[in-house]
Amino acid sequence: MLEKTYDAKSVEPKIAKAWEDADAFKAGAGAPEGAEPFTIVIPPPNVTGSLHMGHALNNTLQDILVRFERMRGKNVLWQPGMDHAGIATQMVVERKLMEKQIHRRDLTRDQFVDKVWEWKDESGGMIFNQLKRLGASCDWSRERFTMDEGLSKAVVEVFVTLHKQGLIYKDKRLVNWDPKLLTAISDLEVEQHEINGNLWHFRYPVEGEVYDPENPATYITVATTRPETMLGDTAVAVHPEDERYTALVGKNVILPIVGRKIPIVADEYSDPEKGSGAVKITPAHDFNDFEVGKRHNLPQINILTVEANINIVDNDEFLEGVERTEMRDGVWAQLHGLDRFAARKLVVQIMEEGGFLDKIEPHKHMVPHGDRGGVPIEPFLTDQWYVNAAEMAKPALRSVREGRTNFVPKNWEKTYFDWMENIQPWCVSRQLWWGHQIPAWYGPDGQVFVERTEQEALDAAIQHYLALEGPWKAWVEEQLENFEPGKILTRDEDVLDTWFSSALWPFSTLGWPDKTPELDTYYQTDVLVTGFDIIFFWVARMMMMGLHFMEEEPFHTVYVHALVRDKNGQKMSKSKGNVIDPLELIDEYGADALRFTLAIMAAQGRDVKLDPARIAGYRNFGTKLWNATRFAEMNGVERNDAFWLNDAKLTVNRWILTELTRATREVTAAITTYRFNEAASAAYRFVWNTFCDWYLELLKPIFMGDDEAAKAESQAVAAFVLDEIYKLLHPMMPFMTEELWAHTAGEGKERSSLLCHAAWPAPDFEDVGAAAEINWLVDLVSGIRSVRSEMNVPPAAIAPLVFVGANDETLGRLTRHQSAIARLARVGEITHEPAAPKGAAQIVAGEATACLPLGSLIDLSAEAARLQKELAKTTEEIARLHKKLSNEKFVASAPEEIVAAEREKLEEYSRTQEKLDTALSRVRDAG
RNA sequence: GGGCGUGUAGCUCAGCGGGAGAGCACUGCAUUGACAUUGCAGGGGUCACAGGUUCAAUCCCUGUCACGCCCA
Repeated sequence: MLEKTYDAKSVEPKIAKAWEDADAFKAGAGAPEGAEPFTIVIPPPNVTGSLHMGHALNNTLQDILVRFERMRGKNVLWQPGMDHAGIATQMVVERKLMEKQIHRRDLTRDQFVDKVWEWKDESGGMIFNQLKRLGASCDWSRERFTMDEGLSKAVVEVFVTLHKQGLIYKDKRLVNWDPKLLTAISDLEVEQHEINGNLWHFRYPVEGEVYDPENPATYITVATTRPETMLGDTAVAVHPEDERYTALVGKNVILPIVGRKIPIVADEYSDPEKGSGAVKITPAHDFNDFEVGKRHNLPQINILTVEANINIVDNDEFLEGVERTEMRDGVWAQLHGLDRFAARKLVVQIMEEGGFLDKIEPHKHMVPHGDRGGVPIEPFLTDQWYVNAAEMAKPALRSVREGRTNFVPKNWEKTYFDWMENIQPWCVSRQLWWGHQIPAWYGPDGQVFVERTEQEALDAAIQHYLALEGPWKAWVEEQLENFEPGKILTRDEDVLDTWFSSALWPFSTLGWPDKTPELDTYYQTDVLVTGFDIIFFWVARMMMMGLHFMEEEPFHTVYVHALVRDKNGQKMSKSKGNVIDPLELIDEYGADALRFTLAIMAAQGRDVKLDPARIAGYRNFGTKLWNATRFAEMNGVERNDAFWLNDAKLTVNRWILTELTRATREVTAAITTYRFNEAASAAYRFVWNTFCDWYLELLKPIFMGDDEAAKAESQAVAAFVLDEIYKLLHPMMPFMTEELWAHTAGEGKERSSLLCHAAWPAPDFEDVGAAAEINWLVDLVSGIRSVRSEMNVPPAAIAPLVFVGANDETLGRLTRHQSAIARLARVGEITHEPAAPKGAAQIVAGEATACLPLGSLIDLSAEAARLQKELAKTTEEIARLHKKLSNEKFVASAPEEIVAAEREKLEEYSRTQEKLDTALSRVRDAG
């Protein structure tokens, strides 16, 4: 016998172990030979990550799909793994080392990387155990990590190939530089934060004029949010049509503090409305200025170190063309070495002292910050490796345009198109130690050799230098005489962006570049399930890489789900303190309740606002099913394979089988179209509102009666329906259903397979007549209950039920369901009379009227009022329908079925109106 | 400024051409055998606003207002 409540805490580990012992989720487990494959690759969580609500939602949805397809007999692979999260992981390990007062630079690179691996083995990947607690049915034996040997091999192969194809190249451009982490980061890792800053207005004296703050003709005022960058200014720009400045264009100004002579140029970038209308141009420290600089051929003067400290004293770029004076040297020495914010203060102070500060305006503006380091990023001029993303985006765009890959919901395609059409070169190098080191080696003259291995690079280098008449030929020859590794070539120190390896995930995890059976079977994968926030980071890049190297899209469908927010719609964040830990929810309500909640709330295109009260509600749903099983068990419900469903005789059984067919179709259709909320709702409604509320209640009189044949049939049908319910719910509530499946195997019997491998239901039983009959019964009982409740009839009071005007069909139904009606509506004897008894409450049920002679219990005026209200409603409906049907245009233009249906409704209401009329006059007569 | 989306019951949301639904919350009643993590019954909505298309609009179109997210 089952306990009264389901104990998730004890059942979940037990079931998890049963799955594990059976290798239930191994690729292809449970599938027949030659089954159609179904593949999902997990969006690899960070090795540093732990489970948050976003993961919980993401993986619940994937697991629903995967379990569903596995039950449908497909050859399923859900490929798990993690990415190495370059910056995040390096930061974690650096922080750990700092606790022991060790700085990364105190170690060699190899030593540090060893430390990272140590950390990974100890603390990395805890998210997998958390995913297992959620019930994720990944093939855990195939777990992959982006830094694995195999995946690293794929990375090298891709890098070298793309380089040879000219799609990867080295370039000197402005990058987003993180001065804290000392690495380039991608545009996508930059967050814009609104800052309350200032707009400083500086006066730059015009060359050849005697600077006089009182005379505007002697200077030009520029406004800037970053005063310290003025040290690297190489021009002042004004709008070509700005008449205030037309006369000045072509002249020079003398940059205060520095003394550099810089031109005033006309460029449309300058906005006459903003600030003074003149803008200082610092090509080496601002993305827009960089473009202006290119248009006007301006020098790029980098005045910062990699840490974003001022670097001017020994900086040749800075010093070029500048006359040194003792005073300037003194000021420069003060500024040199200051960090950018200290320098900002000092620059402003010096400008003010020199009379060059016009004014300071408070100014709100957006400042880019690194999402990992958290400090303002610095546009910085460096050499980096780039992927020609614009070129690789072309086929990726076509795939979506031509429908070979589809976004669900479709509107995300627009986001994808917008980004892909405006895609910038992808900077893939990072100045880190943890990651895939770029397979590029440099010769003594800086010549680069990109090859799969150092040996191949060396071979290429030797060939290169020996074929080339020049100074290095002899040097190389000499080196070869007494060869020492590393003497001729030095390897590029940088590593690749983590997303570079993640982009290969759909095929690298299957063994590529080797031709493996897995790759053959499981690529193209089926659907990628992800949040919209990584469409750029990941989806787009997987598309590019997959198409380029596999010549086939990595997946035919991208299902984009929403963000999980708190119940007030706030984004969950540590600083707001509104983070809900999914593991705590699992502890409290069980994994099934959490999963079911996420599924039923995952409507397309809508954020999930999670209120724990909802989870409690769906935990109750589980309890309901649990107790339905318990009830069945107490009444001898047991699977009977000898019983043929089509032989079911009782209407109630034929009805529930029909409803089961309908519900199954609904759930199946919903999952196959990614409408998870509809799948969950349909299952919920069927289990609770149909099976528990009505079917089991209707069986009670049968189980307590003495018709053994009816009992046996009902036991068999109930057992069958329960089995099908377990299957329908399994993708959403895997633990409880698996437990119930095992428990209900039958006395001393065992199921032939785990539920997770049981065949998904494909019923075809349908009996329209039975459905109509039970619907009539449900309406009748509900009607009687309503009246009783409205009339304040005590629940214990049992009245006889008198039918008036019933036809043969109704009489037959009454006979068949007498005991059920008696029980559910709490009535006594059921009779059929030619006339209604006096002083009865009356319920119009189709052609008949059901009367409850309640004697003194009935308040005749209340009953009259109740009937009057109902009559008014009916009359209103009739008026509406009548008006509609007498509209010629409606009859002429509306589809025939609609017109017919409206006519039908009108007749129905008219009949009801008649009955109510009669009932009302009876009550009045009685009074 | 550009793009996407959302305004439906007290709350959270389904529905998206043929006179409005769920869960939770609320109110009343019910406790001897499946389940109080329950049952029965009930109240509650000019479907943001204004135009338009249509025989018919919560649903389609246009505009307004409000809110959210993404990109400048």
